[in-house]
Amino acid sequence: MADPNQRIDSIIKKLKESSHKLTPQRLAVVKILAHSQGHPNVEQIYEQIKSDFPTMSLATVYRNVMLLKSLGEILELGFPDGSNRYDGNKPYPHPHVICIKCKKVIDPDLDSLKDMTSEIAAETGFKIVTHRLDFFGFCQDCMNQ
Amino acid sequence: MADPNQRIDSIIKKLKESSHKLTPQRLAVVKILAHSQGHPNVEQIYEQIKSDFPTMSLATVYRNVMLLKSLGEILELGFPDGSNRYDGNKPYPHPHVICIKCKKVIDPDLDSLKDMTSEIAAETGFKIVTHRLDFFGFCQDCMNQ
DNA sequence: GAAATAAATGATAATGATTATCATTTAAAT
DNA sequence: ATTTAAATGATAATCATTATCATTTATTTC
Ligand SMILES: [Mn+2]
Ligand SMILES: [Mn+2]
Ligand SMILES: [Zn+2]
Ligand SMILES: [Zn+2]
Repeated sequence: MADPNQRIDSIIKKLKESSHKLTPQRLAVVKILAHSQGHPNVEQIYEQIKSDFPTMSLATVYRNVMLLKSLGEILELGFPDGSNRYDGNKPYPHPHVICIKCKKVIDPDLDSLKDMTSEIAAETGFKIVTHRLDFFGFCQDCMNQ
Repeated sequence: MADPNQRIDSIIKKLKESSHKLTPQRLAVVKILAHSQGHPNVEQIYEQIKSDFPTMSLATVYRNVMLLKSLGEILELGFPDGSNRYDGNKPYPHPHVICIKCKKVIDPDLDSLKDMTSEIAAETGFKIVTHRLDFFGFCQDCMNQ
């Protein structure tokens, strides 16, 4: 993965460029997302921060996650059941593999994804802006049970 | 597309096999989904039925769509913003192309999709059950404006 | 460093699509 | 025609997210 400190610096730079204030609460959200491996949700970010930041409000986590998303610094993975997970390391579209049982979300390598977007554009006439590719199944841990 | 009448018959058969009653309301929902081209949502199904079935309840549409989904006869496309669209013709996973502006949803052909699932399974060790592939962009109609 | 100000926060209410509830109706079996 | 479990219609409950608003604070300016 990318170096968390590099990620943090680049996000802070983006925040300053867009003249947003750097509050302790905001920085805490940025740090957690930059260090995250498992695509956390808002509630998990909130719980992590609350332990050493007891006054933190859930609304503030929502607001900052929304802001980072609008700045293009994190990728939001919204699911039909209403749950949202966030990738603070790869803000661009990329495939995911999701365990139906334990809700683990991982980033696989997928070579054959290359020219799919242009193939779609050629066939449909759409100007493709983004895409979403999820595979759902059972991880090895959950199968060994 | 598949012949709507074939689709209707096959869904009715599935309903009888699973000993579900065939009410006029249920049949109306089935017919609309079997004839649908544009991946309608619950509200659109409801509106279509209400015109010649004024007592129809929105809850009944939700219940029947849920039932057809659980029987594997329709595909639900849930989106992060909470909206759901339904494909009554191709109940199995397949890619979609969605216009960000007019919300059109179409079924493209995509040859290069073939062995992606097995590639993912080999790399991650997951047992893949299903997948979801969406492309987002602007359709030609919306670009010519 | 103090003052000024626009932005951010915390607490909580509002939202809105979906789901649950329950009394009434009805499809289908006998 | 009778019976009964399932389905319906109307409406309340749910719950993650968003909006509101009074208070606090990061940053700029002097
Ligand atoms: Mn990811
Ligand atoms: Mn489709
Ligand atoms: Zn698992
Ligand atoms: Zn369009």
